[in-house]
Amino acid sequence: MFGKKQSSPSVGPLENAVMHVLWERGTATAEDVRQALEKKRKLKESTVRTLLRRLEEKGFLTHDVEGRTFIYRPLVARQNVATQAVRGIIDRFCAGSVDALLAGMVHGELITPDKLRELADKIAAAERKSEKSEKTKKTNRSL
Amino acid sequence: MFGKKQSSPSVGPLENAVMHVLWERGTATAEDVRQALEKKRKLKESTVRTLLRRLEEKGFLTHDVEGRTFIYRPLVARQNVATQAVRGIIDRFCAGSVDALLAGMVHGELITPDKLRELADKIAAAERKSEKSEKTKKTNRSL
DNA sequence: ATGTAATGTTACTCTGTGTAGCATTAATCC
DNA sequence: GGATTAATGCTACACAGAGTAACATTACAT
Repeated sequence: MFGKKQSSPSVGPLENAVMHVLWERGTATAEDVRQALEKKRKLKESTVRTLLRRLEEKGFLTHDVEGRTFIYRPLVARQNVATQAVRGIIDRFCAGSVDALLAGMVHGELITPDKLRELADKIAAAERKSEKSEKTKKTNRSL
Repeated sequence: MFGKKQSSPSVGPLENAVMHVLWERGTATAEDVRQALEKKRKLKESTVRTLLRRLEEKGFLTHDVEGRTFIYRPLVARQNVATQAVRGIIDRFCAGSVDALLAGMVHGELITPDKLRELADKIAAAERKSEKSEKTKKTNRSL
């Protein structure tokens, strides 16, 4: 009853960068990732593979085997990760109130009320549209 | 040029719990905090004091000296911390796009578009109202 | 002066993240 | 087929941050 250990196996900054690459390209080999990250950080290939393995253990990505090569692929959408993280924030800081968070975001000038409303409309429309396709098929797109 | 180290000196779960106490009561001594946390975790007073000190170092709280006793007090509002955290999320996962985050939140059912719109209105009203008082006085209320 | 209640100082453990080497296996090229 | 090469498997280490706390010191009260 005590250990509520659901603390979202968080990704570190570098791991996050790896996910970024995967999210951008859809799929990639370890080498691909290493090269993509090269501008920012020089990493050995083994390092990259370690990162990929850990992310896989954490459930953020998976891989298919193409011949003798691992093709990595994200398992979760950026937005899911982001949303999950936000959920944590809401629990931790806002006593579970999304309202409070949003209010804080406006106050902190992350977004204006106008933009908020505008987005609400846009999103509502988008959601309504995707509802139709979602009804027929449990799509995994938007990954 | 490399170490972009702005990664918001994060508070751990326990540290967060301490902040919670402070946020609830406004002010508290180390003992107060220890007692408040006692139901959840048995901590020695020195432990609590370490937490408080670290949080102070990180800039999340401060203290006044009342006689020989430290009276701790939060320096940042919950919402500020939450907002800061959200900002980090947006940068990390949503490529800086608040839009994407909100969309994700709706998709992840953290909030409905309707509620979003409703909140937008409520917040807009609230902000408009506080604007007046804010114009005259740089208030630090809402801490 | 002395006890007591506060703070100051210091340290140890654990886990997560970044970093990488060495070992092994399997495909490929003469 | 045997050597070269290119992939993965396994293991390790350093460092930082969070949690935990003991021991030392100071100063107020009587």
